[in-house]
Amino acid sequence: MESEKEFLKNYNIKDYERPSVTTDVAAFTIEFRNEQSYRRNPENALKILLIKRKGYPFKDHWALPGGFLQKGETIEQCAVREMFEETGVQPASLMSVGVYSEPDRDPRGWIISNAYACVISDEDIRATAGDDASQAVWFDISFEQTQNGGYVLTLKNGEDITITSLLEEVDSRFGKTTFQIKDPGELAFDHAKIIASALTCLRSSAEKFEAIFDFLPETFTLTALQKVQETIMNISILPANFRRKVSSMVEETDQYLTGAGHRPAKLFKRKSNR
Amino acid sequence: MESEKEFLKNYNIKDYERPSVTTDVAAFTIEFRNEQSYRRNPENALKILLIKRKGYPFKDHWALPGGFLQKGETIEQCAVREMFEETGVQPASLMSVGVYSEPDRDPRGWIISNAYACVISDEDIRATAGDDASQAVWFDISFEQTQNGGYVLTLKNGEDITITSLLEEVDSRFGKTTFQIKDPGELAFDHAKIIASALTCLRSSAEKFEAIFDFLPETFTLTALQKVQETIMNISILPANFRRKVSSMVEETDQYLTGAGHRPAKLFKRKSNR
DNA sequence: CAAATAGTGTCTCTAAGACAATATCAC
DNA sequence: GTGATATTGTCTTAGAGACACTATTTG
Repeated sequence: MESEKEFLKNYNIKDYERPSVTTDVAAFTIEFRNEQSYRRNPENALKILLIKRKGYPFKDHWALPGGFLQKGETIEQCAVREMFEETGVQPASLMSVGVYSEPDRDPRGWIISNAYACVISDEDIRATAGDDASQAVWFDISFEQTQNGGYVLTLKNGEDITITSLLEEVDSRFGKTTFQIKDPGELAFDHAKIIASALTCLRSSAEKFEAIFDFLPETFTLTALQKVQETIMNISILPANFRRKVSSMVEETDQYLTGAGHRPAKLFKRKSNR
Repeated sequence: MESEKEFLKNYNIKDYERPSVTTDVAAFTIEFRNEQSYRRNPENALKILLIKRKGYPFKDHWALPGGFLQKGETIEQCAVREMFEETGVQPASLMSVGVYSEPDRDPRGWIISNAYACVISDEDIRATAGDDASQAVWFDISFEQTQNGGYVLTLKNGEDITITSLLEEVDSRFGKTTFQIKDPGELAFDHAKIIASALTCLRSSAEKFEAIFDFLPETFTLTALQKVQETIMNISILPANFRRKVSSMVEETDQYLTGAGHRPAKLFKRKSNR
C-alpha cells in the first residue's frame, strides 16, 4: 500500500498538458475636469487604462494591462504586480470580473485569463503621472445600448485616438452580464468583452455604494461622492436623496473645502465598518 | 522586421512555467422531505454534493467534484464535464464563485482552481439516483455564525457522517465574501472555504430571486418556490408578501396540484424575459 | 448683491412587512 | 365538519424620488 508521501514523490504534475494563465486588469478612474467659467464645480469623466501593444500578436492594438501568472504568487498578486510593472499604477481593491478561457482566444496558444476590475483614485494617478517609462494611456469610456439591442463601447483619448467596439449581450445570469464581440475595433484579443463586463461589474457595485469611495481621497465632499456615482452609472441624482442614502456610510470631519467661490463644503470620510 | 506569422511560428509557449488549472463545483439542491403526519407539506433541506477521495492526497477526505481543464474546452465546459463524470449529474446554470490560487493550496504542486456553484433540480437528481457507479453523496448543509464572529460549516449525511469546519470572514468587498479556514475538518484541500463562498453567492443570488427557479421543475407551486427561498436564506417569509414580489416573475398555467388533502395549488411557470 | 454650490425640510408615492379573512380540497 | 394549505385584502411603516427652501462663500 502506497503512503501519501510516496504518492507525492511519484506524482509528476508535468505529465498533463497545462494552459498558460494570465490576468487582465481593467483599471478605472474618474477625472475631475476643471474647465468652464469661473466658479463652477468640475465635470467628471470615467476613464480606463490601456496599453499599446509593441509586439505581436495584436501589434499596435490597445490592450488591458496584465500578464502571466508566476510561480509562488496568487492571481490577485499577479494582477497587482503586472499592473504596476506596465503602468506604474498600484491598484488597491480588485474585483473579479470572470474567467476567459475560449481555446482560441489567443493566437499564441492555450492561454486563459482571469479578468479583474480595479479602482484608482485621483490621488494615485497624480503620484504616477511623472513616470515617462509608462506607455499607459487613460481613455474616456462610454458604453451604450443601440436601438437594435447591441452595445457600442467607445474609448477616446482627447481628439487623437478613438476606439469603437461593437458587442452583443449573451447572458445575464446571477447579476453578471457576459458579452459577445461583433467587432473588436482596435482592441486586442477579447479585451472588448472584458472591458464591457468589467464596466457592468463596476456599475452594479457603484449602485450598492461599494466601489465609489475608492475613487476619492481619504476625505471628500458629499457632492464629489455623488458625482462619482452619477458618472459611473450615467444617471443624475437629487442631492437631498443622495445625502440621505449615504449618511449612514460616512462620518463628518471638522474640515471644510474652502476657496471655491461659494459656500464651503464639509469634508467627510468613510465610516469604518459598524 | 518580423511579421506576425513569423512571430507566432517562433513563439514557444512551453518556454514559461505554467500552473495546472482545475475546476471545483459546489452543486446545491433542495430535498423535499415528506415526513410527519398525514397531510402536511414537506419540509425542505438544502444539500450539497461531495465525493469521497479514493486516492492521495487527502485520501478518504470529502471534496467537491471537479478536475483538470483539458485542451480545447472552456472552464465552464470543464466544470460541466467533470461534474457529470464524477457524479452523473448534469449541472444547468453555473455561477462563478472565485479563483483559488494560493501557491501551497494543493500538495501535488502548482494547481489553481476556478470555483463554481450550480443548482440541481429535484427532477435531475431522481434521474441519476440509480447510477451506482457514482461515489457522490448529498450532504445536508448548515452554515452559521458563532458568538465570537467565526463561522461553523456543518455537513451531515443522515446519522452516519458529520463534517464540521471552522472558518473566519476575511473580506467582503463588492458583495463577495471570502473566508479563511481555521479547521477544515474532514474536507479536502481548501474546499471548506470554497463551499462557504459558494453558499454566500447562492444566498445573495436567491435574495434577488435569481437562482430559486433552478431548484424546481418547469412548473411549480408558489409555496414550493417560497420554501426554496426560505431554505436557502434560512429565513421565513409571509406568503402574501412573497406572492406579491414574485408575481411579476411567474405566469399561471391552467394546471393544479391536487390530491394533497387540502386546497389544490395552482401551478406556475417562470415568465420568459420580458 | 449676484452667482454658484452646500445643505435641510417635507410631501408624495411605492414597496415591504404584518395580519386577518376567505377559499378549497381529502377525508 | 375538520384539518390543512391556498389565496386575497388591506393596514401600517420605511424608503425613494421630487421639489422648494435656507445657508454661506467670493467677487
